[in-house]
Amino acid sequence: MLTKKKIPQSTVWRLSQYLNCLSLLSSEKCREISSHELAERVGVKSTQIRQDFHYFGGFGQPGCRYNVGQLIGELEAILGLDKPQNMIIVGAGNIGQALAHYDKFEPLGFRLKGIFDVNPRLFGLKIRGVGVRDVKELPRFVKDHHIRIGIITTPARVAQSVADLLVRIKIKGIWNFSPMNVTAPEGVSMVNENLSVGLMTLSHKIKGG
Amino acid sequence: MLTKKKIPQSTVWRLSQYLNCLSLLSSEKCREISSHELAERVGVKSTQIRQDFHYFGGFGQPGCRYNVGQLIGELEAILGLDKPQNMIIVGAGNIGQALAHYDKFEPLGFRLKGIFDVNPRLFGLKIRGVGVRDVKELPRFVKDHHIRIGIITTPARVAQSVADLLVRIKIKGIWNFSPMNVTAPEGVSMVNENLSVGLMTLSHKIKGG
DNA sequence: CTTTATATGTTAAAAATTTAACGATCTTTT
DNA sequence: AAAAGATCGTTAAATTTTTAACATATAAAG
Repeated sequence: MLTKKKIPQSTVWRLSQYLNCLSLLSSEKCREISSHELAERVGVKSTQIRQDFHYFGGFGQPGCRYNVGQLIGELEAILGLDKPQNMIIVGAGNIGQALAHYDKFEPLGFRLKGIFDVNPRLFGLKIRGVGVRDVKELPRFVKDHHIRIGIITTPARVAQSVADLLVRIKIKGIWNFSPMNVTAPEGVSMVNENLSVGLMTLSHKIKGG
Repeated sequence: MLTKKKIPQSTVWRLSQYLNCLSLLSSEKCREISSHELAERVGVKSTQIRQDFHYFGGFGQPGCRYNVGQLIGELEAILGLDKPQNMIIVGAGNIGQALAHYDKFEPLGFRLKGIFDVNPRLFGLKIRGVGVRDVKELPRFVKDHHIRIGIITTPARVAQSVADLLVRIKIKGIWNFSPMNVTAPEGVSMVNENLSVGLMTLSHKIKGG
């Protein structure tokens, strides 16, 4: 049952796609789904799905289609969505504010607890009930509110130093939206989300065909 | 010299990382760089870089390090950034407005020409000189202004129909930020940028290590 | 009750991607 | 001028990931 077989990054990525699709199906009162149907909806091959699930021992039994509710539960557990996680946003600029407004994270168990900036003009601004605070208060706030995830939406030049600060105060994961590739030491998870990359990828695709 | 060897998606993704890094180096007056130095900065192996470049015949010669300026030019050409491309944003909500404010696309040659929404209250709002218009004007606007790229930042339920509209009016590429996976027919390039996926990936990483 | 159709788990093959090894070329040093 | 060191391009090996094949189990039909 040990799942320490090293899961491909692409599999993790697809699992969240499956979960996305399954949540939608569930809201439409769909109770069961086959690997073929799910594959078609997500745009992958059915064998890919069964193989992805196989990394975790599989979630069904031969002959029977998957139970949608169970599948959602399993995927949520794998992705760490079964328990709520507290987040903060560092940088209350446009991207930071947009992410604070975004209401699709909350249903997944991600709770935004605070927003931080250096600009005093923004202090006190509230977004969906969450206030913007002085970044000086950040270390204390993280400790007091059991913050696990930090979202960096600052200018590139300070992104790494913000990350270093977050690491020092024992944050568990960093989601970086600044255009600078940020690194974190072993033990702190890191996802760099350079927005320009998506646009460049699209541009290349347009050229190619 | 034909480069139709099928370039891995991961290679394209890395190329934009390289370009990002090289642009920074160039602004620091760095003229030459070895595959080892670049690899270290981007966080990949040097053989990976040489192999990536090899898909296009290579951009240097044995014994000499790469010329930063030339490399930037080559990568820009591959990624289709050598000629400006006009874009529109459909959906003037939080994500749409944040992307409109974002100033890192312009230097790459992506020019935002218009923002569209269905909410009359937003009509006339200007972001960095670009106005919000009625979505009814969209087809005409796209034709008149040679728009090649459409960015979808609408609610999920209308995302596919917006994409269908964009396809009908002969847009070349679609960058979708709605949480719904959108599809486009052969001939129209598509990049789905589901924001939740990044967060779920991070959550899984935190669990794992 | 048996047969047929459907559907998953599992194993193996195939394909794709990454990494390593090595030869060729240029620069620098002696 | 020759030798040593560094560096890229290219080819081959290793690894990873995807796809296919098949055995097994359930449900439905005859």
